[in-house]
Amino acid sequence: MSEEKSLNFIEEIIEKDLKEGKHTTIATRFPPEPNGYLHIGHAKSIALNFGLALKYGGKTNLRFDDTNPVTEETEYVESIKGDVKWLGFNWAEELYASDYFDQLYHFAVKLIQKGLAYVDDSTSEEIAAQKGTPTQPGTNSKFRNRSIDENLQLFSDMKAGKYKDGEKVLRGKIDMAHLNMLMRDPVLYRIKHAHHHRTGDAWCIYPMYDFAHGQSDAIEQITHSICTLEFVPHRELYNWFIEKLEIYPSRQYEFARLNMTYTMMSKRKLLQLVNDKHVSGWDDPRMPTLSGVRRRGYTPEAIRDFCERIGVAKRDNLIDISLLEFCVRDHLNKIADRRMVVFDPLKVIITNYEEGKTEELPSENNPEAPERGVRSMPFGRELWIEQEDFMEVPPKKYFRLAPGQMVRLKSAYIIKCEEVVKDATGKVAELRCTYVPESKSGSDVSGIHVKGVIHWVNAKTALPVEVRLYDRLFTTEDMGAIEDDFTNHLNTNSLEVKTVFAEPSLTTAQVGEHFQFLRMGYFCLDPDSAATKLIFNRAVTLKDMWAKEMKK
RNA sequence: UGACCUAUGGUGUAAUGGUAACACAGCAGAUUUUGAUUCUGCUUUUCUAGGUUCGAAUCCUAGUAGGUCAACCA
Repeated sequence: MSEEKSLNFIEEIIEKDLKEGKHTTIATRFPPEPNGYLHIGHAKSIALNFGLALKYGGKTNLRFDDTNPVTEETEYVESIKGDVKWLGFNWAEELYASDYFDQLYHFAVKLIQKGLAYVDDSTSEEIAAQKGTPTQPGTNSKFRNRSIDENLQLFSDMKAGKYKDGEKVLRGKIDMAHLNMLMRDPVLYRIKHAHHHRTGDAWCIYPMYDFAHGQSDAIEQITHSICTLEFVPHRELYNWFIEKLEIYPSRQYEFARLNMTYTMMSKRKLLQLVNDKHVSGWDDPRMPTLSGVRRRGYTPEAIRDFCERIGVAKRDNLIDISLLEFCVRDHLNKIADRRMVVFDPLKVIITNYEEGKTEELPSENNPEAPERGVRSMPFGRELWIEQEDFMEVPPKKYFRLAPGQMVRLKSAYIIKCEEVVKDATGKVAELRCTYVPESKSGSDVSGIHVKGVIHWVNAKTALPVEVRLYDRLFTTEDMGAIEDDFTNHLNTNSLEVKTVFAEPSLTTAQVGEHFQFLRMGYFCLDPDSAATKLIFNRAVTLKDMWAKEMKK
């Protein structure tokens, strides 16, 4: 018997609908506007919509909400499709709201014929003034009582291009005193003489979101139209169109969108980061975009796991980014091969190791996945170790190298620090050590037990590579709560670039391949790499209890 | 001074009128040829006040707090 996982509120609704026979199968949709790149917040929506269809045997459409030609571009369409696929989901149909422009136009005509829509010559300022405020009712437009025939003619003229941008709009005729401001004669169509990425110059009037979204859902017979909380007040309008147009009754349900600590999800602001060159592009590894986290080395499995763990509910949330990092580590720990890379090198000479001699020592690729086998590491008389792994005056419980102390070189030998060589300034320049020949990994008969194990690379064969170490992009935990310009909160130290020394097996690394650099973190080969210069992005550090201990 | 949505440990999410639980974070310990992983234990929770009920995190009322709504954006 497997433990039954509790349902989120949308799953409860669906199971009820299925049980009561309201639906025999479900249809959902993921409806991005192609005006920016997808981010981790969209991943929550994608995982929800596609996950539901998968769980209940339904289907999910990918539908681009492309009703505003001014901001939308094909580049975004392509990136969105790539990101959804990368996350591991397959859509039933690739659709566009612009596919429905003809039907939408006829829906509008139907509304006019029913006396439920009118053409308004008011300016946008006048319309805004007519809206009233949340606490004060609006006022009727003086064009509100035009005849059906006149409205039909005017709307047709709008479509025919007889008017300039902004000269006229089509408005729903509902109730200017309605408590829900969206019901105060909403704009349905506006004039935009703009080139559309799909329909070209065929149209000069474009439907507003409210007049396109629900109707698109109805056309596709979407059973459960899932969106975020800010659309709650739109539901009333959504249902009004369904009722008046007598179309398929899709139902809208709203959940709380994802907010994450030290992260900003606004597409507009992310675009600004790109345009103002605060980051290298939409796929900068510091960006919360899916292309960014992919390049950084996060995996789709980790992101799906994250989406599963954060749950789905209706209350505002601020997820600790450490949960995402936990998911990334958890997956990478299982799949990433281990490699040794020294970041801040300190020379070690093994005085009793024969000069000119080298050995090839096997080292396991992944202790979590023995089937990954081993790779070979060259070992010689001169090595690099991490500066951090030596202290001349060690504190209590320091397991690493210190004068007279021993450590294990991972997959190699136990060494003992015999002498500390300093440069003219008194800085430690080199360690002279001896090794214990009988302590070789796999055939250790030395009987010596050491607590510390450190990574190393053979100096002669060390491969210089670049690593890019990322920190959070913002220094403020709750970026949703700030009042000033968000760029004031940018972390000026979010990127550190270093040249480091890697074991030679990394030469064959492939772009996008994940590694754990022992004790240093998880890394991923960046597409900027060339055969002569490998670049690794740090996806996330390893948990480091010792560093935490030292901070106390 | 309107309407709507929401309120459970530090952060999330469960408990569907019947013993408040799980994960992350934090703390302590065990194991470890990564101070990683793994394992064990611990700290911390129902916004307030009334009401209904044998029994309320759950239902009702009021209050309080947070969020949303006044784009020819989505």
